[in-house]
Amino acid sequence: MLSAQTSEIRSDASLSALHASSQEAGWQRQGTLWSNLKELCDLLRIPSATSVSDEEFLFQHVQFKTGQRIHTIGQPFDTLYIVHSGFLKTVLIDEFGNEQVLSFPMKGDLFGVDGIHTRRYASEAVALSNCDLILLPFKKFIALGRTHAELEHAMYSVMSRELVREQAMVSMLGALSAEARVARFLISLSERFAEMGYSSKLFNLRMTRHEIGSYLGLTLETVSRTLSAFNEIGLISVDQRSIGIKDADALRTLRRLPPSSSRAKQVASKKAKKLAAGPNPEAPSWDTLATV
Amino acid sequence: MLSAQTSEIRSDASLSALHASSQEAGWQRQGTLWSNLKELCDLLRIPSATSVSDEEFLFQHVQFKTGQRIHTIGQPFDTLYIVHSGFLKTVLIDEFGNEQVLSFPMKGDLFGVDGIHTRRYASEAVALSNCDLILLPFKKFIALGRTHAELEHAMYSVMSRELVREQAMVSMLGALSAEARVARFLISLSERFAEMGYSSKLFNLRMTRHEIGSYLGLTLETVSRTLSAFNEIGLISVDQRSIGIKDADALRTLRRLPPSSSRAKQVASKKAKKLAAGPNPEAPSWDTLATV
DNA sequence: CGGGTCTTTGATTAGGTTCAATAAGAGTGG
DNA sequence: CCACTCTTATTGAACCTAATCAAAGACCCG
Repeated sequence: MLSAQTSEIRSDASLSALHASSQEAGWQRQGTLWSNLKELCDLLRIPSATSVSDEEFLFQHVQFKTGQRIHTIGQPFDTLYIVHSGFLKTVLIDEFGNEQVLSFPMKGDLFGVDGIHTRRYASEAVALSNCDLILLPFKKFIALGRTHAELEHAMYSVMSRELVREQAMVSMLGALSAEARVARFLISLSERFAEMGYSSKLFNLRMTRHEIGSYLGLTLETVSRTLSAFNEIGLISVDQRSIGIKDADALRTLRRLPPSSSRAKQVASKKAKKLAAGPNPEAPSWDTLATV
Repeated sequence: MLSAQTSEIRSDASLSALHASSQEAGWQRQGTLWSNLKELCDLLRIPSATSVSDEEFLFQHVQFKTGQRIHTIGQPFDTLYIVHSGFLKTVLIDEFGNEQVLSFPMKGDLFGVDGIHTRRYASEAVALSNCDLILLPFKKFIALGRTHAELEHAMYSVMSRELVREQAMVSMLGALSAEARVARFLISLSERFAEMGYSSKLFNLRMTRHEIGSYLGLTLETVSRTLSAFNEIGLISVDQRSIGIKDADALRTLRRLPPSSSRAKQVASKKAKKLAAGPNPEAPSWDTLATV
């Protein structure tokens, strides 16, 4: 009586590098090529149903190498993607070919959802590192939701979460200064890394300054300058792509950097071989209050 | 066998002004207090299922007066709302009490979706005019989706549409100039009004300059100035809340206003009692190209 | 090692905010 | 009906943040 779902397991036509061979007796083949429903729920951070008779629903993995495109704008939609490992970006391309970065999906994130409505992907997804993705064919998912209510509810939840995330993004772009945006970006990266079990204090950026700038609505120069400024006042350490978080709380509550004059003073005093150890006693005050 | 759903019709505890009296024999009572499934689908612009044995699922309407709050941030979530008539805004409140406008729901729009994930509303919805809303209790909806597959799919579609809309918003905030944002805002309003059967050329804004500015990531002064500038060069006519669209195409493709010097020239020539009827033949050229 | 991409930093400019003052409506109550 | 108030809108002037233009250094990969 469960045949409807199992027959749904078939490889996605538009994808390359698939060994479409086994769908009978689908156990874990060659490493982590398949995941069951429980693994999938864990990954998405949603309560995995106890009543699920798993092991019969298996989800195929696909690997992408750095720079490869997972899907492009306008391509017919039929599958959702869940990141098992690796880092990606999703982008919109405007009428002049300029990229607008929308998100940086990483472990546990779902993407491709924007294709549901028009049945074509509205954005483009690109691997920023080698990636291992889990395929979730939309039709299969729909059928699955029919028999597993929790899963269906979970999907609403995940989409709702995405929506809230976008709202926060809009709010940030609409109201925060360049420094505050970069600070929050670093904090959110730090927290994501922590969730994934990596260090929240020291990590490597997987994206360029240009991509960060696009994501935050800033130019790459402003991003670079802001990181340098954070470095100078000791909030972080920067060396190219590697970031060390020194003062997470300050970053978390930062609204605006001290006026350029005082920052210039700090710089000057630093260049003057840090004479007398501390001519700026107001250092930790400006970050929480500040303009509006 | 359908009792599960019909019993779900009960008034929402947190709402005022409900005549919770009739749920047996639920026909259209006192005006438009109830809608059936087909009306609901039409409103949401999704294909209404042919197979739906409607008339047994009725959805309650509620009226709100200008200024009333539909739900607040943190309030327990249990129902989605569909706008039947009227205008609203949804806002986020930041840590200092500043409003950030997220959307202006109007006829056919769904809101409240952001509450699904955390089971509490993440935003606040306020009526900008007298409104007639259709209640869609989330539990009832879930149950309904279980028997009507198309409806379930439709909800994914609507949520996906919202997500795409938010993406476009992020993209706009990240990349466009103040003039371009205001122009697109006017165009999108114009198109929405057209869809609703109103004039796309002449309409009244339901929101303040402040709310528009918040929505677009601008100050109210910039919005006001930009509208004045559009008025001066003949793209629109403005008088307080009333807007007349004069050149929709120019608005649609506008990226940046002509340099202030040339605009000043136009203004000057206009102030000079429009001598010789047309000293600015370059009018429709600058809007499509321009910076980046 | 060389070409390409990415990053940093400086100088300059301009778009948009901020502060401020005035005007125009919309209610409200005498 | 008009004075009074409160909110909303318009406009000006000064300032400032972030973009733009430019150049040099760092890194990567074939």
